[in-house]
Amino acid sequence: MIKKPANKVRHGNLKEALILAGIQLLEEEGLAALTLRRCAAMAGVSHAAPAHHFDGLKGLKTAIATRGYAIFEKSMLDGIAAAGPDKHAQVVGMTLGYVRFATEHNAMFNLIFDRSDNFIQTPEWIEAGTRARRVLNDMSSNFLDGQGGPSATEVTLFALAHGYAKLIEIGRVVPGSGDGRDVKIEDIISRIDFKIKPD
Amino acid sequence: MIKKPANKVRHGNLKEALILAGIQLLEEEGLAALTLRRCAAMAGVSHAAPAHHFDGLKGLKTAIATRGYAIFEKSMLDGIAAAGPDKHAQVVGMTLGYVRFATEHNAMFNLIFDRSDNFIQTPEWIEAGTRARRVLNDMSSNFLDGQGGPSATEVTLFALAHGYAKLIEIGRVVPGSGDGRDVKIEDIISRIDFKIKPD
DNA sequence: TAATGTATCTTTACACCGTCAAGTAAAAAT
DNA sequence: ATTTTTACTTGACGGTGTAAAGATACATTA
Repeated sequence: MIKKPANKVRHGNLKEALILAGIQLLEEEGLAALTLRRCAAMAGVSHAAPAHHFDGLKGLKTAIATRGYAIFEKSMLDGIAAAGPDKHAQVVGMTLGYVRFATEHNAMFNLIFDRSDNFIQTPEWIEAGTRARRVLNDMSSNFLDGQGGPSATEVTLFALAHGYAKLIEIGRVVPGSGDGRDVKIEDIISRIDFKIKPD
Repeated sequence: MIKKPANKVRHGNLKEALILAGIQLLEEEGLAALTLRRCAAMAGVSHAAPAHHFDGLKGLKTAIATRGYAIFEKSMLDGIAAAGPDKHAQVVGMTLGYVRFATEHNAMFNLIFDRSDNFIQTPEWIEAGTRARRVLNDMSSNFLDGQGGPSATEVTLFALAHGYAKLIEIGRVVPGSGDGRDVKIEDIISRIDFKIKPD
């Protein structure tokens, strides 16, 4: 977190400091702790300072969610990379990345998927979301369309990964528990008949 | 909504009135509008009155979520009933009920699936959640276990329905749009090979 | 019936929250 | 050197949940 140098009126990089403070609050105390005033305090400025850099709380949340999408995208890409060349393994790897993001950054996960009225549709926010979704889309394009067309393939993957992650969050699935709640995403994905496209 | 008779100190049924007010707020203005003070105002009592019937906002939310689970359960059961005797049709019907609940009662849907720290684990709350989940479990038991065992069948269904509902919420899926976002849940479910158990 | 006790609700107060308006001071532009 | 603009501070307002203390109606009991 970038704190304002003491006794200096000008911060230097307050916008970035507020975003980093917000991310830290998310990670350490959860979504409810993400407030304008606390971000300002962490950056060492007054409670009204953020207004000069963001369009209210909505604006700050938008900027933070934009960063969140990048983390989300990277998590999926890492999952794919770790899976090796096999396409089926890559699907599983991507969903593992999806789930890892949702569990290791659960507040961020809930932030970016909360569509009450939280975000300003800035170009950066739209771009970041599109890039993350493109990972899912690119992965889907490796497989033959099933019923419902190509879009249905992506939606199936998206829904499964998202739902599975949510089931972990609510405790319906507990990886490593060894009991009936220990359902692996590999076993879920394997129930979908992904047919690799011929070159 | 049950309002307090004017000039009477005793309300009569404040607890129920507060729950109904909360549900109305959810339906009409969304999750963020669900506050203790607004529920109290709608019931015609002072802002501190709810404290004598619920353990804070968390207690009120718990009571409301308990009602929500009943609506959720009924929505799935209605979907099954509308599908007729065929088991495969019933699976689709149940997911349609799941999705209908998530869309027609979106704020309630997000309330009951928000596990930040919102609920007190009262016996009623646990019971209502268990009953709703039993619908999913009973449906799954009609089919042969696939990879991952019987629990994986339920998790697959649960995750698909939940994820699909969320994709509608974020606009990735738009039923009836006629474009690439118009993905039907039937086409998603049909990608899972549900094998009906022999009698 | 009368006294006591308890449950229900009101009032007040406090610490947070987001937001707005006005003021200040440093930096940049002229 | 003067003006303007930018970046902040201070203070205020209405909203939130919650806690404490007071008032009143109802229930219990003597």
